Amino acid sequence: MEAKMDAITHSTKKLRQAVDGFWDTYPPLWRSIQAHIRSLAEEQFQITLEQFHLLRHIRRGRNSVSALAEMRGISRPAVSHSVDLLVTRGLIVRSVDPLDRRHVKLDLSTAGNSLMDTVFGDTRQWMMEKFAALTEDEIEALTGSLESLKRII
Amino acid sequence: MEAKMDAITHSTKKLRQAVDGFWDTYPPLWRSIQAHIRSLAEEQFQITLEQFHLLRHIRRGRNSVSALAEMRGISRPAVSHSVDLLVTRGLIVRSVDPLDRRHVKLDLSTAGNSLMDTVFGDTRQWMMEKFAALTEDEIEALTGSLESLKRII
DNA sequence: TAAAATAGTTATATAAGTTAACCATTAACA
DNA sequence: TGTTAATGGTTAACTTATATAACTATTTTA
Repeated sequence: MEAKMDAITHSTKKLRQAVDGFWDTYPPLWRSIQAHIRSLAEEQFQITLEQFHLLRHIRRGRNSVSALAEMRGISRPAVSHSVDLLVTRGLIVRSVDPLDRRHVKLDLSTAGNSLMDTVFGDTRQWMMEKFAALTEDEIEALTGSLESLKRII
Repeated sequence: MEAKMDAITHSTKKLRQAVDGFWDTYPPLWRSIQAHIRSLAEEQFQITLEQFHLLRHIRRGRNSVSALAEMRGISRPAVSHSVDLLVTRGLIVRSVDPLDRRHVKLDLSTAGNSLMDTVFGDTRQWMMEKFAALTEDEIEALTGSLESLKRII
């Protein structure tokens, strides 16, 4: 009983450590990545960070308003509105699904694809340079940890 | 020379793997955390996610408009405006620094502190339950990876 | 002591988000 | 089979979050 208490306490402590470590690390890291993308996207292509994320999801196959709303955790009207802007700018195209005419399929235009190639390619390079400051072992451990996290999302 | 080429290629591949793993894992994880906080903060306290993050930073000692703008990666007027809302709601208090009267110090009120205790405490618990699905080893590896990442931010 | 830098706010405008109400289409079923 | 329910999306009206530019007040510096 006492041993079990200890085990629980021990584990709880480590869990708490991991969670606190998460809060110390990821938000600032994520912010710096977002800042990089934002400046790139705004300066070179005059799109906002939110628009970039929508394009990113569309490119990954979330090709409906509902799917995007789900992915971004926002309402469908919000997505619909942003999609309007992106269509106006010629970055995505809407097309009604002939099999189910309620569906509106969203796809990147040529311009949208090339924008994403540029922004995402540049960002990946930038991140790789950052991560290159880690040792080989640390990089492997990181990849492993990301795999574990992915499992529990 | 050839050996070096190999080493670089090898390392690049692993770096790319880590970066791609990051994009597969971190944004959805972060979104689910944000969704948790958002529903908690909005339902129980009628504050937005952005307001929660400002309170979080104030609690961690970023107690000026400039420091908050820097931390959140947004403009000072944007922070100033949000601070207005939070002051109106009685969650934070402004006070002019007598030693440098340009400075306006921001502090959580009693209400603000207790809100943060509730929201952050609940979120930490929720995250610990999620992380508890990992093995002991995975948790340690995660904590280690977070430490490495923190170093390179 | 005049000019420059710093901290913050106000004004004005746009983007992004909400809920509620709506239209069009498809699915369910009595 | 014809009405009802569910789904996918948009529109309307509103709020919050953000930006830049211009401003006040204060402190630093040359």
